[in-house]
Amino acid sequence: MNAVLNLNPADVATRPRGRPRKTLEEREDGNRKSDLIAAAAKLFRQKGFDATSTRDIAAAVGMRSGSPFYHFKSKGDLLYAVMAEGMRAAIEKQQVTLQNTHISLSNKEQPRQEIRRLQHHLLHVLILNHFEVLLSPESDFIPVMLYEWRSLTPLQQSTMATLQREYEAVWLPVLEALFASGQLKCPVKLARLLIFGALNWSVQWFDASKGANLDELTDGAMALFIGE
Amino acid sequence: MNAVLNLNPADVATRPRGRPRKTLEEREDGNRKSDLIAAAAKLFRQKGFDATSTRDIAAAVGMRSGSPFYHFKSKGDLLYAVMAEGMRAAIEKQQVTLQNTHISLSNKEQPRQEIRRLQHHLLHVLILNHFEVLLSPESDFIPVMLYEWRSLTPLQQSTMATLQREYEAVWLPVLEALFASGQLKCPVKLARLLIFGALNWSVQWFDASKGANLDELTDGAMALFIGE
DNA sequence: AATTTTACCAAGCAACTGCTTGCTAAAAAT
DNA sequence: ATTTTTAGCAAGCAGTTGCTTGGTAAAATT
Repeated sequence: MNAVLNLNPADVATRPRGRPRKTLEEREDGNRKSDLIAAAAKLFRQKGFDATSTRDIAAAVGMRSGSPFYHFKSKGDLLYAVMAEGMRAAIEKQQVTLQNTHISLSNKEQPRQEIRRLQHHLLHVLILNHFEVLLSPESDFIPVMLYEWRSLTPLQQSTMATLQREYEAVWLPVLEALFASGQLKCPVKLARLLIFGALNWSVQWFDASKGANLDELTDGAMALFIGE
Repeated sequence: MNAVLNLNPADVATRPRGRPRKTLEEREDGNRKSDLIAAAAKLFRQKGFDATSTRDIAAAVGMRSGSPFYHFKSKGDLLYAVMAEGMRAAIEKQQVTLQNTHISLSNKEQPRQEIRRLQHHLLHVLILNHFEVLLSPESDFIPVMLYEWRSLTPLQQSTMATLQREYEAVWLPVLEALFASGQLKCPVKLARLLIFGALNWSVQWFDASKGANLDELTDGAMALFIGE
């Protein structure tokens, strides 16, 4: 089909028309794609996936309505990109945190009895890190993932489930050790679900602007789950 | 304005047109309104508020697209009705459960030392009841309330917040007593948030069809929060 | 210098959205 | 027997949606 049929003669005569095009420098080189992901994450979290239009997202990064589709083939793919990026960053952050922890602990040859304390400390580290992933003000990625699941295709869902299992894999041995040593009284499988529920729910009530303290939060959670 | 202008002559000539109207008996008297609420709750939970069209809801109860607006003045009001009905039922159920519990306990004059056990038992009862509210297969009302908050107007939100406080009011003295007696190690304000998070999150993973047992769930939660 | 690629824009289409209007058959009230 | 009320239906309007298409200036490549 011929697109010229869709243009009225006035428009054709006035070419070049519209706003001035930005140079590549103004477009801050190649990370327009991540700009879109960040803007989408923010809007998806604020208003939900379905209530956010692709026009909203385009406007947020200074594009016209059709342009995001140059970078992502559909709105759903953009949602998936938001979640995948969120999980990627979360897993990476957790690994870094955990590596630092292991180093600082293996330095001072723990005596056998101190293993209880070590597991306790490990859970503390994991929980604090998880709160940071959930509640640090710059990241809307994970909350979007937690609450917009159903808008993914089944295939995307199972990919995300794999990433989630990877993230949670680190927790299981810690919980098992705590259960074995009697510090954790709830069976591990159920404990995992309840604990993640308690932590994840914090995105509903936590108010970052009220300057609350993630360390206090973590201490409270530890006290609740394994009684200090 | 004259509506006849909108009808083409053929339609006018063929009147009465369309499907046969149902008699009132077929329409099962006056609870079409609750039919709409129930259907909306189911769809809102399945697909989310924004992804559910008023046409979907109408079709689910065998109406035409405009007819729900006879019963509710807007889609948002229907959402509010779903949530308000959910909270109403939840509060009522909690009161009934609690009344039965108090009666069965006051029968056998508890000695002073047994107050610990009483508080323990009360929390158990509250948690089990809350799981029933959340997970019983017929009720999609509460999950909708938990996840579709932001689609309410600010005024509707504050009304719902009042109802939620009413529901949670019963929990606070129990938690305070458990904290005072050292069974609960986490400060009450934070404990409330974390505990409700753990419980509410269950709507994400609980599979009613897999015949899981709410009593086991409750025992696990008790073990996690106050260590058996 | 000529070509190709990148990163958009302008315009618009078809489908769908919440909601309104004018009307009507059956039931209830008078 | 007449009027009023109830519970819808049929049609459609105005706005929004995701997405596509044809084109193009600037940058990169050849």
